Amino acid sequence: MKKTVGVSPKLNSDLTAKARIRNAAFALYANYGEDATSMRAIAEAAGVTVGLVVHHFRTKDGLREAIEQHIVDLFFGAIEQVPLEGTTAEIAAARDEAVADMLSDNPAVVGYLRRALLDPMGHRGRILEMLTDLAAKQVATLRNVGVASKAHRDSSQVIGVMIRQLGQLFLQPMVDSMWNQLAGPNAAEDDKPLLVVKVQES
Amino acid sequence: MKKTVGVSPKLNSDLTAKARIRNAAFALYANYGEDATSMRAIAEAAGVTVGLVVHHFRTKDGLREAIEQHIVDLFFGAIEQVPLEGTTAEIAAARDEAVADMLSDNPAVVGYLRRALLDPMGHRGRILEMLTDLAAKQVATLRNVGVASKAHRDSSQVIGVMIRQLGQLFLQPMVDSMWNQLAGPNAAEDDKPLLVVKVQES
DNA sequence: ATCAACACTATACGACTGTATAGCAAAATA
DNA sequence: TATTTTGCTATACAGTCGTATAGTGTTGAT
Repeated sequence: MKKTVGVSPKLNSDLTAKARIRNAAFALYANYGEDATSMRAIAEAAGVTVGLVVHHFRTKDGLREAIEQHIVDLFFGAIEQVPLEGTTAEIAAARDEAVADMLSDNPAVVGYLRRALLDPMGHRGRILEMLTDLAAKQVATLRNVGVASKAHRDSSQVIGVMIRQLGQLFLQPMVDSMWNQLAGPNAAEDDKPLLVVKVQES
Repeated sequence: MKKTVGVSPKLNSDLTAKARIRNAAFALYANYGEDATSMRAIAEAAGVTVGLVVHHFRTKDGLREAIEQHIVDLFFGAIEQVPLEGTTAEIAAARDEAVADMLSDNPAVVGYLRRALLDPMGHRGRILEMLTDLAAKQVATLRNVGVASKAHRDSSQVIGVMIRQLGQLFLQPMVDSMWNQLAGPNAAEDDKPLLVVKVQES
């Protein structure tokens, strides 16, 4: 049984081969992890040969860099498009929502990040550093227009943004899995306990 | 540069070769992941040859089963040793503490579970199922002696126990990493924001 | 029309993977 | 003491890995 994973062929058929390869790799990495994904599997999923993957991205490291840059672009694009209007709290909320929308539009982002971030970090990709930088800039611009809430230190605020946006998504599959095992697969979905992840000023 | 990872040679030198192999694999899996760990690397870390690894565990799957059974034993041992005395709440608290102690004595457990549980779950090992069963029994025995708190449904309580005990450990490295990047490596350690993970009745 | 750049395929290479097999020495069993 | 079992090493095999190289056809500029 050969399964197509993640990307709709229809949506991808008019992309350049390079983008198709990146998307295929992205989806496979998110689902099975980079180690478990061979260049040949990526090539097949993208409908090309191994040689072309190498031609466009040189090495597997290069492929990962392209993917992680793509992820950063997605975050940036989501944040960028919300106008700087209203109170700081409103802007922050709108940004959180824009990111949440982007994440639900691109489930591979969540899958990839879940895998990448739980590594003893930095060993491989630099995606967390990049996203932390982005979140820091995000807080900085909020401080420029109007006055950012001084209730928290800057770095705490940055961490708060990231954890709020990602933490729940990482742990939710664990809760879902346990819920299925304990309550059975056809239990009332809305009885499922809600997961809360937050950071607290120490 | 060849580094020894996780296990103290002194503590392991008087173990059987089989246990040494399991421990070596356990530490390597926790640090680098199963995919990135070859049987030959395990053998070298345990001071034996590949053949012996196969002799004792047959396949790599067998090795993982042994490791996961070992993890379950560690959890069970921790819970088992707290006496059934005091109020239900006191017992529950004592159990949480015993588990916390076990986890800090065996950091590989946290590393291994972090990797195993955040995968699209069940694809490989059955460790989460086993631990959920254990937690369910844990709640059941509490219900037998005295009366368990009826404030929550059973399954919510089980999930609560697991998430409290593990959730924070999984996300903390992410917080630490961001904290280092933002505040610098030599910032006051106790300014670091505290991560809170909990489940809420819906 | 010519030539260079580009997108792409095909094949091959050495390294490494998990596992199978054969054999040796020590320990246990008889 | 003789024999089986056990713990262990050594070597080998077939497959897969990431990557290199050579070559084909197509596009675009001069």
